[in-house]
Amino acid sequence: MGIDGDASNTALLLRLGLSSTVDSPSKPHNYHIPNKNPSFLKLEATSFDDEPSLTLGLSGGALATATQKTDVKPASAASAGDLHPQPQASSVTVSAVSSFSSGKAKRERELSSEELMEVEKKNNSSRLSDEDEEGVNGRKKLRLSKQQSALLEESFKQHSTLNPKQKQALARQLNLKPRQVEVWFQNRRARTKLKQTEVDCELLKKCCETLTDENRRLQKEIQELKALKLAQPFYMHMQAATLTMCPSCEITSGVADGKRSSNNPFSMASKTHHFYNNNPLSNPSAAC
DNA sequence: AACCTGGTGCCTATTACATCA
DNA sequence: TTTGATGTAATAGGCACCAGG
Repeated sequence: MGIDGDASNTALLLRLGLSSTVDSPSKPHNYHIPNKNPSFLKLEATSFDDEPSLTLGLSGGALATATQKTDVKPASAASAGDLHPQPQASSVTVSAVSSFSSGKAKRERELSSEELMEVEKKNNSSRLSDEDEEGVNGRKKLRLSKQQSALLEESFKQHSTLNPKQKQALARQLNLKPRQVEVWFQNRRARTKLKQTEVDCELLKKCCETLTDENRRLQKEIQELKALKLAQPFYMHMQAATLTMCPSCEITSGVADGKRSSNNPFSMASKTHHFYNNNPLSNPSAAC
């Protein structure tokens, strides 16, 4: 039957499962993704001839919107060197850092004694001059020079994470603190991830549109086939005992004789359902 | 062996500064 | 000159993993 080819589509189930997880802004929680596999978004889009399946897992996904708030933070001062800008945020406060909170303790430990000495040495002179009356409580921000950015980018291309030795070496090379290198890499990874998320979202939107169109088309086709079926009285003569009806799509098929031939008018439906039975996820009806 | 604790690295979310249109 | 948008360095807090006790 010429309808056979199309018939396989009549029972095509288009499932678009979009499961996204959005962090609550009030209480962020973390999904720890193993460092070895930083990809967090999985996209599966099989061919439309096959069983389409889209799985989207979004971690966080919140595009940070910055709200300006005054925040009393440890003092920082920066010496804006052109080639090697070197903010003094940590160096200024390091000696005053206490271990009352785990966060502070954490930050404290992140500045190894080596770093401290290095930073202390580098910034001793500029510290006092920068620490003027209004700069004491402000958080100055480092702007990396082009050379620094380029080198960091280059390094990031080679490996998106750094081991301590690489970090130290890079920091020395860039005349930055290891912590700054580390932060740069963290932010860089985050940016990469965000970009990828945006790309994937766009892709999913397109997939969604395509699937919606396809679904609409198939629904229409089903309606047409149903109308066709009603118009053919031949079907009415089939033995009731040899017919089974799919409860979900109401397509009747003869299955009792086990001799389903291609010229059996119902073979279309049963064949189609059989095909999709290969994937239980695609078929909501257990009877199919 | 199971548990606890401290250290470490990475992540996400957010803040805040610098720059630009 | 001001201002809102944007980019990004820096911070905070949490989780997983590991080593040592």
